[in-house]
Parts: sequence; C-alpha cells; structure tokens
Amino acid sequence: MRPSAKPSAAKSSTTKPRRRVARAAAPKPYHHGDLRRVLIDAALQLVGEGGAEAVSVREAARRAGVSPGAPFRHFPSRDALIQAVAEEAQRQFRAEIEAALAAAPAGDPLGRFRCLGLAYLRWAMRNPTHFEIISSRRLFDHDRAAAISSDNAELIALTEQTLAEAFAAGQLRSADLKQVQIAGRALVYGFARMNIDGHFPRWGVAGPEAERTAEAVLDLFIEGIAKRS
Amino acid sequence: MRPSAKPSAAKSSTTKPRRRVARAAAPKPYHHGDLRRVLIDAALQLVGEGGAEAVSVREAARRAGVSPGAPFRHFPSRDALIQAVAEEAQRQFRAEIEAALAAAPAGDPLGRFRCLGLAYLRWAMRNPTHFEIISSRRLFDHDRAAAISSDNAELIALTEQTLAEAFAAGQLRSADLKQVQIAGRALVYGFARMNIDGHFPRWGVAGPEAERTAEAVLDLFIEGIAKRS
DNA sequence: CGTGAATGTAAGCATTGATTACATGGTTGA
DNA sequence: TCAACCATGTAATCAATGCTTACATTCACG
Repeated sequence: MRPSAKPSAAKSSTTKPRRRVARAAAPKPYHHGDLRRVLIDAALQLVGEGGAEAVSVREAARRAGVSPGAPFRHFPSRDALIQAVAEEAQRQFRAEIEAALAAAPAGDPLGRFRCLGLAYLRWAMRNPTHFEIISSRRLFDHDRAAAISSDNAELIALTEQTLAEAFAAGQLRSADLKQVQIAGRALVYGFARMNIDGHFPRWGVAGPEAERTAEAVLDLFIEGIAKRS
Repeated sequence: MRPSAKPSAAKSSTTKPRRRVARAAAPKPYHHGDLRRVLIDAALQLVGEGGAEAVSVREAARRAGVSPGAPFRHFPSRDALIQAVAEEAQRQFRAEIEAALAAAPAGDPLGRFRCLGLAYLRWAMRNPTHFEIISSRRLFDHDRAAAISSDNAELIALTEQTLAEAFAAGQLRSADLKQVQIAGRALVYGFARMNIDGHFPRWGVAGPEAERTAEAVLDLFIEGIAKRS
C-alpha cells in the first residue's frame, strides 16, 4: 500500500527456541490454530483505524504474528479478505435488526417500521467500522456477492412487508410503498454514511447526541409518511 | 497500488528525436504546458473507472505522458492530488446549485428548497464520479480542508436560510428547522450515495429512471414536512 | 506407524508512493 | 543581450504492497 501510511511497529519478538518446553506457554506453534478468524479481526481493526482502503494483507499478517504469505492460504486475494469481513459484519447487522423487530410490538406496523429504522441507525452509529465495510458494494466480488446481497434483499423484503402492513392498517398517507421504502432507506443510509464520512463535526461518532438526533430525524420522517389524525 | 489491477497499456511512443524540426508538431517539449490541470483530469478519469481508491499517481503521470516523479512537483502527495480533484468537483457542484437556486421562483420558499434538493440530486446522478470524491471527508488534509468545508458550510447556510423563509411563510409543519435540514441532507446524500455504492441495481447510474425516482422521493419528503392544506 | 493433505514459511516479482540528484528551458533584470 | 535564476521535468532509487511459487512442518486418518 502507500508506504508513508504505515510506520508499522516491529512485532514483539520474545520468540523462544522452537523446542517444546514443559510449562512454557506454547512458544509459537507452527500452525496458528484459527488464523482465518484472527485475520478477519485484524482486518476489521484496520478498517476502524484508517477506513476500508487502509486494509493491508501484510499488516493483518503482521498483527496475527504470521508470515506475509500465510493469509493467502485462507483468502485468495485481498478483496476476498475484505469481503469475509463484510460478510461477518452483515451477519451481525442482520441479527441485530431481526432481534429488534422480534422485540417490537406486533399490533402497530408503523411502530414496527420505526423500530426497524431505529435499530438500523443505532447499529450504524455504534459500529461505524462494520457499517462502512457493508455499505460499499464495490468491495465485493460479483461472484460471492450473491450471498450478501440476498441477505440484504431479505432485509429489504422485511421492510416492504412491514410497510405493506402499515398501509393495510391505514397508517400511511401515500400508497406508493416502493417510493416510501426507498426514501426511508435513503434517509437512514444517508444519515449513517454522513456520520461515517465526517459530515457531522459536532459529535465525533456515536455518542448519545448522535443517537438522539438520529431518532429525531427518523421520527420526523415517519410523521411525514403517516396519515394525519 | 494493487498490482493485479493494472495491466497498463504501454504508452504510444512515436517519440521523435529531441531536436526541433520545422513543421513537425512540437515533438514532446520538455515542459508540459499545464501538467497540473492534465493530472487532475486524469485522476478524475481514474476515479470514474475504479473509484477514488483506484487513483494512482503513476498512472495519472502515464496518461499525461510524463515521468512518474513529475506529479510531485505539483502535488506533495497522492492525497493532495485527490484533494485538488475534490476541490475542482466541489467548485462545479456549488456553481450548479447556486445557478439552480438563482433560476428558482422567488415567491415560494419551499419550492426553492425543492429546487435546491433537485439540483443536488441531479448533479449527483449525472456526475457520480465527482460526487463520490466530494462526499468522503476522509480524503482531505485537515489543513486545506477548510476551504472545501467552508464552501460546504455556505451551501448548508443557504438551505437553512431557505427553510427559515419557508417556515416564516407558514409552509412547514415542524418548527425544528435544524432537524428538518439534517433529515433533508441525509435523504439526498443517502440517495446519491446508495446510487454510487450500487444499492440500486435496476438502473445503472444516472439514466432517466434514476432521476425520476430521485424526484419522486424528494417530493415525498417535501410533502412530509409541508403543512397540510 | 506412516502417508497425504492442510497450513505455514521463505524468497521473489511487479507495482506503487515518495525522495533525491540532475537536466532543461522559460523569465527577468542589469 | 545574455546570464543567472528558478520552475518544472527526468532518472534512479527506496520501502511497502499484493500475489505467486517452492519448500517446510504438522495434523489427521488409515
């Protein structure tokens, strides 16, 4: 990667000789144990430090205490590593959304829609790193992207269904559910990305004020699409 | 950059010998003329081809027909080059917005607000490359970023003022202008970025359907914040 | 116990951002 | 006029990166 960006501290090398010594804690086994997982974590950490483009295979290997070529046993390319991180993040995201929706009251579809948006915003505020890597479709191979996209498509279908119920219950003023849904997605996505991209200088990232504002903005939108009493 | 991404065609080298020949069109003058401008254009082209992270100083130099070190006479770093591109884009963006606002009818503040949002969306749809490079604040040096940020701050102030006029004219239902403004920004920003990030698979980028949907979504939002008749 | 597959290492290639020393030529002032 | 200056370009070089290939080590399973 760009050389100037990585001073890259030397790794702490208290490497004992290779022979097994009883009572000494495993002095660097040849096989790492769960390198794949550790690499994903390291990559995630790198995303958090300098954005998705700051992820370097070598640096991830360095942090895992492993040779520069080792990661390629688990990921055929740098993009594949990043994609694995994205899949992990997407999994967590989806689980959170579904949990929030499961906990929402069943009687009030528009309220459920609100819960959905709120869970989205909260997760994006609290895990900006994860959200960033999910958000850009450009990072994915178009082959395996299907897995993620279908996950995403399921979430989209969920919001569509919720909106349809809300409309059936007479809670919406507009009948064009498709547009309402796109507008809602654009709103939460835009808020989350503006936060990540640094358009809200007042709060750093996350923090209670960010979440309060996010909630207020969501409520503004929902009142806007709701049928007036 | 990542080696695999750039097969990088050899440059067309019909280089005549260095000596000046009458009637032969300038056979590669030592000084380029306006290298800075050409580099910015090349970088912009690169952003369009593979995103902001695909910009490589060497490739820009290659396309400008110049040695790999030359760009550093004009930009102290790769980021500085990208930032120059961003400044150029921001200038165009701002000019477009102000033109649209100048052409908007004076009597109807909310209508002016709509024009503003529409100009924003249209520009972002038609110049996704420019918009992408403007949108991420992470690309900027925090020193010179002031120039861009202040430009942006002026635009924000413009929308705030327009909203204030709309409220004064009794066109808004909410008195919390700050939140309305943030929601509006999030909506258009989100729509534009979702388009860039590939969340709208149906239309490629731009195209009439994208713009029609953008307009419809904007109208939905504006009806949502408008006082009902 | 032994053998093959899985996983890690070492070395190397092409490419990149950046720096340095040197070459070139437009501009300007005496 | 012309020589000195300085902006701008080239050439060579360095460290870092993604990725590949050949080799080493260890685990798992017969």
